[in-house]
Amino acid sequence: MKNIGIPKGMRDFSPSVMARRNYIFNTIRKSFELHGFEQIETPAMENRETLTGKYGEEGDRLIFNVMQRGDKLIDEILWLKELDTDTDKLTKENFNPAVKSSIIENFSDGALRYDLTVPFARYVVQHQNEITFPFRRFQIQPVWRADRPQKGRYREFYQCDADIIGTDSLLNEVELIKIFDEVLSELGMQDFTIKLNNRKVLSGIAEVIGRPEKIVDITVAIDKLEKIGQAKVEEELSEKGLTEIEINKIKPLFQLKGDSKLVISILKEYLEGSKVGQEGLVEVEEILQTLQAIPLQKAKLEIDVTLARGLDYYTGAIFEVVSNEVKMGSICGGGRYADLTGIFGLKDMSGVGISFGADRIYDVMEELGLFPESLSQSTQLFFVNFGAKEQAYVLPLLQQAREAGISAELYPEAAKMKKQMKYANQKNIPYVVMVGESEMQSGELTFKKMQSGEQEKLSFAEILKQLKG
RNA sequence: GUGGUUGUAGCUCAGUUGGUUAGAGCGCCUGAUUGUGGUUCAGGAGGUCGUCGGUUCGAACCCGAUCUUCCACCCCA
Repeated sequence: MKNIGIPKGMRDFSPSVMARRNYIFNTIRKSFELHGFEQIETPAMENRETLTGKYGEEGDRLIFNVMQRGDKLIDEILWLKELDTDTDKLTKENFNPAVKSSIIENFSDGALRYDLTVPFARYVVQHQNEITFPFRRFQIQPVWRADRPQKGRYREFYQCDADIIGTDSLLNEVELIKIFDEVLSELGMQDFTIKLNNRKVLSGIAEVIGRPEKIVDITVAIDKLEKIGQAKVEEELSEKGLTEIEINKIKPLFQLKGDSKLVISILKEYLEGSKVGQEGLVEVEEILQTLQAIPLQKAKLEIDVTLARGLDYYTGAIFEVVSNEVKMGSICGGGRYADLTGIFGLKDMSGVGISFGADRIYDVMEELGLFPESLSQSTQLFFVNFGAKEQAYVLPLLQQAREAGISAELYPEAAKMKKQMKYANQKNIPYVVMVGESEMQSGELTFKKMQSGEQEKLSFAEILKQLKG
């Protein structure tokens, strides 16, 4: 075999895996549709400028850029030569970082989709005249990130997004939380937590500490509390330039655990001096209160001020879902963005959305053995091919079976019986029909049940009746 | 991007301090069985030991580079 392969972090999906993946996609799609969301798709590739600068510094680094094609690329290479005449002396060490970024900028004009939210914002701006707002859209497509692969992390993976744009009603947050619960419960997960936070609360915390500009550093650091412990978090905060007095002001947050009402009452006091912080708290409270009317199935809901996901464009609620049964990063995320379309030229368009990470959900379900057994079945009825005459006799029957909604196939050549039976066996086909000379004469076909091995002579009408019943 | 790890038949893996012709199980193909799969028996095919380079009389084994796998960090679904 030749040394062939596929790019790092990307995968083939064989039929048995696809059956399971589709089970997940179908469950999610069904729930989205049930809640009135309409599907759209956007291209795999966007203009590079559409994506850059939307996901923070780290995000920009992980975007797959697409090179220019043909003469345009040649032009850029010639341009580089002018910029650095002494190309022979170039080494990795003395390479000017500014040149590196302008190479990316000039050599690539496109980029692969990094998530579904930013392309959606672009879509909304571009199609604003055709859209009736508030717009509920869902989108199930792959995204690409140039990250190093590891457990639950791929370079190509599917996101399943549902967003509502054009209203700032908190009812949407409530509905989206409900969808998290509905879908994951339906998929058989028994123990998972929906974590809820609010960007305004985080802003408030940074304000109370007196370092509003350090909001990202502060939240990223306290996000690691459970993982690395309080001492290490304090160390990191100090490294990021916070004074001891400021760190001491953060300390009360380390104790924030447990009952939502308790957490909120502590935060109310803590955020007393911050108007934004109070606003955020009111939002959190309202969401919780509205949710009381709609009980959740399997999900646990938790206020988590250390939740710091997607800070770059989220302005209100922030969501994240983790499984408590399997050690895996977050399996879902989401949040509210008050002004994502603003950067594309459409103001005052608040949106909120969620995203299911289908590949991580798959890994979790696989580890927990949650996939139903029956998913892998393909063909129901198999016709053995005995030759030209028999084939002509069977063809209308094959058609009849399919019309009756029974998936059926006829072996494409008159191969040895043993080979055909083996094929049916390996494809896990439960029923086989044999039509040879004697069957054609009598009209009584040989019908074999593969699982038990028993077989009987039946008319085709009777066979269909059995399969449908 | 940082650190570690892995690579031998289609798959899962053995392989002695570096020494003849690199093995096993499963799978695959053929036959026992010209109208019967899944069981059994007999036989067979299949490997540039990830790739390139180096050390050596001699390399699957030692060294270097590179690609790939998996894992952790960063970050994230």
